[in-house]
Amino acid sequence: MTVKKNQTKSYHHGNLRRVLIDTALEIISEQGAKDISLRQVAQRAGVSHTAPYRHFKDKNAILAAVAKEGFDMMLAQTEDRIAGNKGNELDHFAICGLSYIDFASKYPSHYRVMFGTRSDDSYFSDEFKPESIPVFQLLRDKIKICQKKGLLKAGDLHHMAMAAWSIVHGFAMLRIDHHIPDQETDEKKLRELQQTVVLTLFYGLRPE
Amino acid sequence: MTVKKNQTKSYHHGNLRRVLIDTALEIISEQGAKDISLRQVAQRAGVSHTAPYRHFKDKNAILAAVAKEGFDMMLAQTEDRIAGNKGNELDHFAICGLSYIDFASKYPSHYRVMFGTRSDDSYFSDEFKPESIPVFQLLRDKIKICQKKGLLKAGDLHHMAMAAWSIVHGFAMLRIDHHIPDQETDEKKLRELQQTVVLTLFYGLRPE
DNA sequence: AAATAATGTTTACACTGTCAACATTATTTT
DNA sequence: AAAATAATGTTGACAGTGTAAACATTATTT
Repeated sequence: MTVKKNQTKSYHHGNLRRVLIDTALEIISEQGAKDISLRQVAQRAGVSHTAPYRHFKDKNAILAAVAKEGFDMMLAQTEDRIAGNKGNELDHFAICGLSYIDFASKYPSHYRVMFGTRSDDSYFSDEFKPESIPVFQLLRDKIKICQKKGLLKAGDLHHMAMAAWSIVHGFAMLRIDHHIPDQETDEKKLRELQQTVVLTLFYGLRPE
Repeated sequence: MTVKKNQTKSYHHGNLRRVLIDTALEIISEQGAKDISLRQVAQRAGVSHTAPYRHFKDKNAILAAVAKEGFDMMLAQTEDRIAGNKGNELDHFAICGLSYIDFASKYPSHYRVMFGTRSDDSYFSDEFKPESIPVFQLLRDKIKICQKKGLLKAGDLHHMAMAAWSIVHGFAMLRIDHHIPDQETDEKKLRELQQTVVLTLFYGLRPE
C-alpha cells in the first residue's frame, strides 16, 4: 500500500494506461469508433504494438474503459447543471434530457462506445446495464419525484423512463450519425429541433 | 436488352449478387454487422474471396445493398399494415411508429446496417438521406394529414417528424442493442413497453 | 467462328488482433 | 545492500482481413 510518487512520469513509460485511453479517444474522434486499431493506438502512444496488453486484456477492454469514463463524465455534467439551476423538479427533469443530448453531441466518440452496437457484450454487460448506469438512475429519480408532486402523470415508472430515454437516445444517435435532414443541420436550427424533441417528450408525460 | 433465361442457375455461378447479399445477411444475423468479413461471405457462398468484387465495389457497397433492401422491406411492411387497417389517419400514424419498431426488432441485422454508425458515409449519403427514405416521407405525410384534420397539434412538420422518429429509433436501437433493463425483456413486457413508448409520443403530439 | 465483355481465381501486399518468448526496469524480500 | 520477484515493454510469429493486379474462363455479341 505504498503511495505512488506522482502520476505523470513514473515507472517505465509513465501512466501508459491513461495515455492509451486518451489516444484511443483521439483516434475515435478523428476516424470513428468503428474501425479503430489497437496497433495504431499503440504507435501513436509511442509504444510497441503489444504494450497495451499489459494494461488491457484486449481491444474491447480499452473500449470498455472509454465507456466507463464517458458515464462518469456524463453524470458529472448532468449533476453540475442541475446544481446550477434554481428551477423546480420538472426543470431538473428537463435538464436531464437536454444534458444527455448535449453530452452525446459534444463527445460523440465516448457516446458511441457507451451506447453503440458492441462487438462483444461480455465486457460491458456487468457494469453497464442500464439499471446500473448512474445517469439513468438519476433520470428515474427525477421522474418519480415529479410524479409525486403531480408535475408528471402517474404511470409505470420504468416504462416512462424508457420512453424518455428512447427519445433522447434516438435523437442523440440520429444527430451524431448524421441522419438529421440537411435543412436542420446548422447549429441554431439544431438547438431549436432539440427543444422541440424534448418538449414533445414533456407533453407526452405531463398530467392529464 | 435480352431477357435473362432464369434467375436461379444461369451464367457462371448463378446470380451471385443475390446470393452474396443473402449470405451477408445470414452472417450478420449470426454474429452482428460490426465485424462481418467479406472473405467469410465469399467462402460461404462457395466462391473465391475476390469474386464479390465483380458485383460490389467494396465491402461497404455490400452493406449499402443490404440497407437498400431493408428500406424496401420496411416500406412494404408499413404500407401493408396501413392498407389492412380500417382506422382513421391517427391510427395510421400510430401504425407507422409501431411497424417501425417491429421491423427493427424482427430484422435487427438489416436495421443496424440501415441506421447504425457507418464506417464510411459516402456510399450511403446520396440515396439514404432521411429526406429520401420513403418510410420517413410516409411518416411526414401522415403527420401532415393528421394536423390538417386536427388530430395532431399544429407545429413545424419537420420538427414533429424528427421527434417521432427519435423516439421510435431510440427505442428500436435500445432494444436491438440489448440496453433494455432485464425486468422488461420478456416478449409480453416488451410489447407493453413498446405501447407506452409510442403512446408517450402520441400524447406529446396531440392537440392542446 | 472470332472478338469482346462479364465473371471468377490466384497471387500478393499491407494491415489487423493476439499469443509466446524474451528483455528491462521497479518493487519487494532477504 | 544484494538478490529475488513482479510489473511492464519489445520482438517475432500466426492466422485473418480488405483490396489491387494479373490471369483464366465462360457467356454474349459481332
